Amino acid sequence: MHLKDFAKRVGLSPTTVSRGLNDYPEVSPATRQRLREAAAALGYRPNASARRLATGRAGAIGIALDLQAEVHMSEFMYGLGKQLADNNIDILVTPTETALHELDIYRRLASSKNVDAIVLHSPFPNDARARLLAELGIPFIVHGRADIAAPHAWLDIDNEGAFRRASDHLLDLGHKRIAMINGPEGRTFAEHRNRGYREALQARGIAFDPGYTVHGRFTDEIGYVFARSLLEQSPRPTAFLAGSMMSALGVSRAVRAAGLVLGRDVSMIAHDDVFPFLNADQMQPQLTTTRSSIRAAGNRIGELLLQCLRGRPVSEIHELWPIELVLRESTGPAPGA
Amino acid sequence: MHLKDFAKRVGLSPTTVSRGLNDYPEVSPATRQRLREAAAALGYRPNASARRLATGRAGAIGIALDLQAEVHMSEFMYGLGKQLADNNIDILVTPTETALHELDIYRRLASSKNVDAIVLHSPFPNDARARLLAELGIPFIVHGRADIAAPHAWLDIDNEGAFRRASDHLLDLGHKRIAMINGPEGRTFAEHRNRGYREALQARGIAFDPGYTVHGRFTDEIGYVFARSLLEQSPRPTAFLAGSMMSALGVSRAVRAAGLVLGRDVSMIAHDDVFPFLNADQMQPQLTTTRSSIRAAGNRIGELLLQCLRGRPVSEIHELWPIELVLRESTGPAPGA
DNA sequence: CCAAGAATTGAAAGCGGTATCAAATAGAAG
DNA sequence: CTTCTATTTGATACCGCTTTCAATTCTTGG
Repeated sequence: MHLKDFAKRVGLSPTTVSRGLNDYPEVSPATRQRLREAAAALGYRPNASARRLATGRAGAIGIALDLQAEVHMSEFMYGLGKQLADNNIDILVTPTETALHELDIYRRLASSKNVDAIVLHSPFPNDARARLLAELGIPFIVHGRADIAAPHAWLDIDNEGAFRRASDHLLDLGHKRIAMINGPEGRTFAEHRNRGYREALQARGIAFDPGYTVHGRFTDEIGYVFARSLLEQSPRPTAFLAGSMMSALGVSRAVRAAGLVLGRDVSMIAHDDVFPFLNADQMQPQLTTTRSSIRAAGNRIGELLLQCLRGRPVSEIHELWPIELVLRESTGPAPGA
Repeated sequence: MHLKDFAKRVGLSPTTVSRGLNDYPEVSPATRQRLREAAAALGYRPNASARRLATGRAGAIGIALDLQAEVHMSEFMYGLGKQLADNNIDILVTPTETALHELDIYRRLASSKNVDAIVLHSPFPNDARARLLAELGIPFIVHGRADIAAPHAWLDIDNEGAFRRASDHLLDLGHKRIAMINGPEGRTFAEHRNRGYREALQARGIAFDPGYTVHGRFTDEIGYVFARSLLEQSPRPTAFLAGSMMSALGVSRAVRAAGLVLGRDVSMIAHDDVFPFLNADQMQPQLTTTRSSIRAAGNRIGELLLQCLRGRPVSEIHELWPIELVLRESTGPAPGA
């Protein structure tokens, strides 16, 4: 069923039908209504490719699926998609292998006009991908902060504030040896977390110990291995900051393996992106967390993207979300404090 | 830079350029080579929408992002995407809310010719979505088994065999009270797992106890809650089958909370989809698992999809993958056996 | 009842490629 | 050196929609 056939069926010209279904003002409400119903009844839907070609809009946004960020990705995308789907914007996902490869992908997406905009994830400071996108002139929004000169839209959570606050809380409880399991080295968000953590220490006159920080992907393994080795030291750390629920699992396990009790001998605050499959308040003990729903962020980015496509200047699209600290059972006074 | 401009630049007609870049046999290798280089140098890439319209191929496949399956999704998609990306096929992701909504999405994708094929996930027996897709005449491949009459492509892992084998192993070790944390009720794979489990019990003359099975999403919580309550019973189960690494985490926690030791007092076999962020051999104790990489499945489905699009009859695209049982430390002889 | 303006409708020209068919060139055979 | 057949190349008609601009119908005031 094509526009022509459909138009014939309803006894109108293709022009009017197109206008009617696309909410043009010059078609009367009655006709529009009739078209709506006829389209639904006959199952007519405009061919996406033809429409794209005619309008010059791809009706899709692109997102690179980075292996590094995978667990977070599906949650994020779910939020993103709900917004966009209502506006008939598709999400085009492309897996990336290397940073270089990712640049190529963006070039392809941009020059073949495959997508109208791009969502960029987990940027680095002065991010090369963001610089490329700005140069290519394709609209994009960064989830995180790319820290480039060119004006661009972004939404980030206050990682620095969250980790400062978490550190402060541990310091308030008397902890002095606080270890930190951060995300992959170099990413802006990881740097921000470092900053919050280190400044909090510094503010209390506690020297920063490089051996107390580890960087890496958000796996259970990294938490376990790192915590295990630190807990064998003497004196051992009395508290951990875990960058994700995954690494928090590893830390919990290491604490147990060392014959210690979480929340009593060792405290921990984890960052919780709010995955439905792993709840901090269902753990044993319940985990104190810095919490920020990554799905909510995706959802909001979907909205901002739409605004962006409707012409809102990117220079005014910036959001920095505060992160809440949720106190539960995994934090307590430092032993002997 | 459009085809016309580019053709002018290289001194050839648009026709020849199109043919050259699309590997038509009638253009000489020399010309083709020259075109390749010129395109790369000038950054010419055909407009995707125009090409789609002209060829009638969308150059994309669709996949519904189901919240139920989310963790597995990104892993799966990563595998899928690598295959498709090399062939310039995009992946279009749409989040779904309800089963009904999903049907609508497929209707839209099909009638607007947005995608050339669809990947369907976690089907039910006699799956309504699969029936719809068959009726719509859009190519699709099922990850799992939809169990419908219409011919269609599918790839599944041998869930029944895996759970039979896992059960057998536990039975061999003398376990008689084996509990099972299955996936969401009604999905074919969950039914297959039930079948493997129950038939193994039956073969040894052990009565199936409905109270020993729970269905639900793959969360940590379900494993914990279910195992916790069972372990309070007397006699308690001596072994667990966990449908995912998430529920396995919950079971481990419950076992510990009950003051028992995994691998000695209680055995467990978990199904491992091989997530990079959670390794069975990094757990404490190392987990015995039925293992099958979901990313590998995605990868293969990408290949099959390509074959399908190239015209291979779907009726001959069926793959049932065996699952390996990896023995580690979480299984041992039944206490007192 | 007619003219003028407002509200609807339609014809036709793109959008940027691909594919069909005809034309031009090259190579082989006589 | 022709003539005939392969090879390459090009002109042009779509693909199915949107959108401009012109034509038509409907109101409304004089």
